[in-house]
Amino acid sequence: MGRAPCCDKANVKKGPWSPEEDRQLKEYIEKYGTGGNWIALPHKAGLKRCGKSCRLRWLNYLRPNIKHGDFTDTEDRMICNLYASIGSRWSIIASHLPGRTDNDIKNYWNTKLKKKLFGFPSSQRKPHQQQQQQQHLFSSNLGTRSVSFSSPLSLEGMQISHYLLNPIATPTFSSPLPQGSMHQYRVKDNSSLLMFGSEQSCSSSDGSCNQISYGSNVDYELCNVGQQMGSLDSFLHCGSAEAEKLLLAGGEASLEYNMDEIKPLVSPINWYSNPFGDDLSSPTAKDSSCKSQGRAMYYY
DNA sequence: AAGATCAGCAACCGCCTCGCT
DNA sequence: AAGCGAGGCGGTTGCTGATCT
Repeated sequence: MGRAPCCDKANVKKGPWSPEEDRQLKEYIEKYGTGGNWIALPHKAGLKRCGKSCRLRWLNYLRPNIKHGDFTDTEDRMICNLYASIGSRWSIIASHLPGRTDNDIKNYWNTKLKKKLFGFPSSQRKPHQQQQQQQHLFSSNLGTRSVSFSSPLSLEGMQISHYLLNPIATPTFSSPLPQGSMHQYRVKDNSSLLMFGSEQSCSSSDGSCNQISYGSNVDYELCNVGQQMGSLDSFLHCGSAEAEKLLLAGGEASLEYNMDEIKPLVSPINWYSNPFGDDLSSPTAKDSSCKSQGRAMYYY
């Protein structure tokens, strides 16, 4: 037996919103607020819409200070950096871009930014041609033992190419998650950069969790471990400011990595167990009250 | 000029999480 | 502890205007 629908679908209007509906919704919310109950709102506002539809319309279009279109280079960069670090967590990405909605960013990424980054010319019209080109990109990369990647996006470029190089379906897990997603890269000088994406809601009373906050209860850690692959203790935990800097860093780097080494690290099996052998599924003593949540962050 | 194809984007769908009972 | 309902999120769909042939 499936879940009961959130509204009576037969008596609910679907499709594009009319200016009149927009006006009604806007007026109601400005006057009374959402009341913390979107399901009841359309009825109160005299709208024949699903509560979820009202919520979406308000958040993505009607709410004040929404920006549409014309993403700036800075915004492009932020999106790329964040996508590289946390994947398609559009709501978190949107929280870093004032006035932008998750839907807008998602659409922008899917329609423009992805092509811009990976060099698919927008003039390419025929889908089968695009597909062929993309497949060629995958196979040529996968068939090469060592890959050079040069991008003005440096860190994030390295990671994004990583997604491309790993043609494995997105894993999703339901809570409780095995904690921690490891990203390890070998950069040109043979040092290793390790990025440890761990979504944690942490209530350490001493505030000892070295975390960057993304949204209300989602946090990430970025750690650069240099060449030393040791235990978790060897992590050089970045403070929020440094980590943020690292995350949002631009700069230039030509990166080179050995696919044989990287592939196992990015395969779904190894995302869940870390290369240091530490049991990340159980909280460390330090972060004894941390818990994992959310979805995996790898694509392709 | 007209039909075919494509790109962009608004909106929907269904799953997951969380809070309440 | 279990069940339920609402909110939130990411993936996908489908419409529309633009561009191509």
